[in-house]
Amino acid sequence: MMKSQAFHPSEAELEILEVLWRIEPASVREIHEILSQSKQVGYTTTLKQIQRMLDKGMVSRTGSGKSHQYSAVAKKSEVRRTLFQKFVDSTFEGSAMDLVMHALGQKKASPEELEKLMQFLEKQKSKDHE
Amino acid sequence: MMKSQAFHPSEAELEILEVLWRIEPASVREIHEILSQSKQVGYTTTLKQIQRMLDKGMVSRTGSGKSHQYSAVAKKSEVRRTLFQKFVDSTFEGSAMDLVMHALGQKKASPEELEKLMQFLEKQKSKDHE
DNA sequence: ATTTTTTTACGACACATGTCGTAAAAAAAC
DNA sequence: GTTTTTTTACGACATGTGTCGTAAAAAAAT
Repeated sequence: MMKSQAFHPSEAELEILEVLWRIEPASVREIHEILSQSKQVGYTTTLKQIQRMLDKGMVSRTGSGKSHQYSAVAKKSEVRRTLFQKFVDSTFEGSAMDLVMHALGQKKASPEELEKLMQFLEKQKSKDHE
Repeated sequence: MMKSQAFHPSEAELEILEVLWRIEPASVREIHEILSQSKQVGYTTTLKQIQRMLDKGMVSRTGSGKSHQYSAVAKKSEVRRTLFQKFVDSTFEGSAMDLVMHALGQKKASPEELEKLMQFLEKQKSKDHE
């Protein structure tokens, strides 16, 4: 097996990335503080996770001051794009539209959201005419 | 660690489920034939994978005839629902709407698809008024 | 019935992931 | 400058996943 590289953050890695995208750059301590608010996990676990991410080139670090500061290498939008594609391919046979319909069918959107969506669609539609 | 159970088919498992949802019930051979059209994998690998899925209760089997026949236990829609939820939570912070916007922003839908979507939204909208 | 082919059952491996513990190193307190 | 606290670096382990090989069992051919 060997998935090459692309971008496969695991669950735990993604959680860490999410934190970084919020408070970047951050120390392991800071990241861990935030993580422990939503999950029970030891400090060294977080540390280890981050060190592995550093090895993989997922995060970068600088040694400024008292402790190392970490930052995410990839941007949130990029990662989302990759994960989205992967998900659509594996679970919705590559059809983003099916996914959209599924999403809309599941959670019923609020009138506001629907409105926003409609507007968005209108804009897209007109774009097609360029 | 221990994710309890819910429904976490792995990539390979999901591929097998997809096949089953198409030609269920099916023998290992049949499943493998189809899988090998899209990926390079040995027969015993597929077999092992299916046996593990049987252990986990993901598929059921009956011994009719020459070889065992397997069927998916969960329905496609259920699995999609679970995976969708998981994905929205982990990658879009739980916001299905963000996911939808992302999806629409990415791939520009064809006019037909947009039309279909608009209609769908209209229907939803009116439902809200009930 | 014996041989050949197919199907099953297992065991094994290499990695990835999540989780820590321990100990060394560095920084902060005193 | 010694003690305490924090941060790092590693090693280790359990489990899950993807991948096969081998051998036994079952079925099909001859």
